[in-house]
Amino acid sequence: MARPRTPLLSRERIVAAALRLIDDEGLDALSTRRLATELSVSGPSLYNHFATKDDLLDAVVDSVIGEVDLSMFGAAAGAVGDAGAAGSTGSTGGAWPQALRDWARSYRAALAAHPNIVPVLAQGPGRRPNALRLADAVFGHLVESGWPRGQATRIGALMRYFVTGSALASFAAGFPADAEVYDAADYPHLGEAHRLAGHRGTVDEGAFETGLEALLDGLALRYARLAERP
Amino acid sequence: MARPRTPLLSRERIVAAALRLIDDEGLDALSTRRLATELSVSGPSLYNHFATKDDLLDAVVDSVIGEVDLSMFGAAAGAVGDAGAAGSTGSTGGAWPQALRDWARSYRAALAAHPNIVPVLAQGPGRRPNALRLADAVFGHLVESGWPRGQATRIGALMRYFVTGSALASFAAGFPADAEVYDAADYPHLGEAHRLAGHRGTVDEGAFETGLEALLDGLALRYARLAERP
DNA sequence: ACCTGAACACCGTTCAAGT
DNA sequence: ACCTGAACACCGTTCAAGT
Repeated sequence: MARPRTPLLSRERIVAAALRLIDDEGLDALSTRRLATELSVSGPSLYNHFATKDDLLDAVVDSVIGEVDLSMFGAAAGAVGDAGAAGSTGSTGGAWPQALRDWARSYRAALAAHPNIVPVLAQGPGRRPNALRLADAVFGHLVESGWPRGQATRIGALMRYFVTGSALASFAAGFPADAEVYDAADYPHLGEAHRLAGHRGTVDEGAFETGLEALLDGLALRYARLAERP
Repeated sequence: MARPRTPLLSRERIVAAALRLIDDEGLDALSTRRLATELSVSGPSLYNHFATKDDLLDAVVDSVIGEVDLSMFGAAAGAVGDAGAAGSTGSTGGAWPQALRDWARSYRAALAAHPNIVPVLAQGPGRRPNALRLADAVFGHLVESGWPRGQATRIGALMRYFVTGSALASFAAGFPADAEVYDAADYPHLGEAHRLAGHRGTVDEGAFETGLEALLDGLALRYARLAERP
């Protein structure tokens, strides 16, 4: 068979299969030949839909970012000259911590569902539309909440540091469950570390929530100082 | 030539060359054949010193972690039953935020010097001695400063999230310097984003410092609450 | 336009052979 | 013990050929 009447592949089908492969077997398991086999086509077929493997990865990454909820940024993310906010900084100012909290949780959930692709995604938005939309929404909301532009940039960055770091890999699962690893002579305080992996979910969730609330508290202190000396 | 009188390779030489290659050309550029060429030997020679490529990567990662300063954790990291601290939690309690600050800066500096290897390193300590020593020192210091063990674990985790996230990739450099990318219709607040890459160093440094201080402030609030209700 | 097989320059790793 | 070349089963990508 050469060209079929209805195409065997589509960008969507390829992206979905690639993400599944990455999730199940890791980034290294994604080869164009393996992916093609998974899709019951020959290797070079993929090049009718993506110029390179990197282009394909970009599409996979942006599909993951597209899962992040941005609705909490409301008017700030959508049309600019909207009803309530209207230029002034005072009225909606109090809402930013809750918006940031909701967004961070959704952001982390989307990434943590696909940890193997986080290293790619962490390289920045590049030219990927969903990633740029996300950056735009966060920055816009912070500025319209009264944060100076320079501070808003830094907050967008530091939130991304924290969220990507937390989704990149499980902290708890990084400690071998084998108790023999933790020789008391070398690591006097890690006597219980072999239990961490077993509590993977709660440890990582607890660390994320503690860090998120600590960050928001720390930022609220700085926000209050903005009003004091304008 | 088969076996030379003095070995051509050593683990140290291989690790150093591998790290240089990763730094200069990225993780994908590290192939055993390419690395062997760089070291003027044939590909399979490396297998006399490392069982697999993953083993070699482990050694590279641990050499990077070995650069992190842990001296601020002082007695807590070294011998346990030392002079001053002596079991009680009150006296040295106030020192933990400064120790955490100094450590986080050294940790980030060590990782940010080799961003291309951070994804590997973020998988956790595994069985790498320097990574386990680091985890031991942080956890031990927090516990001896009066933090409950569960909280100390979470703080170790969240600090690692933040530091690895900040070292994984430059936030600023992730935004293309090409102004055409930021169509005002799609991204109304990113009109200046094309300048970010040019201020890479200051943006990332500022975001890291802001996030670090916010985290420490937030944690200090929680530490104060520990004393209130014991 | 969209698929195929053949081909090119790569990979990680094993293994027998050399000293 | 430590290096080599040959070999195996893989890669990403190009390209001419098919419909």
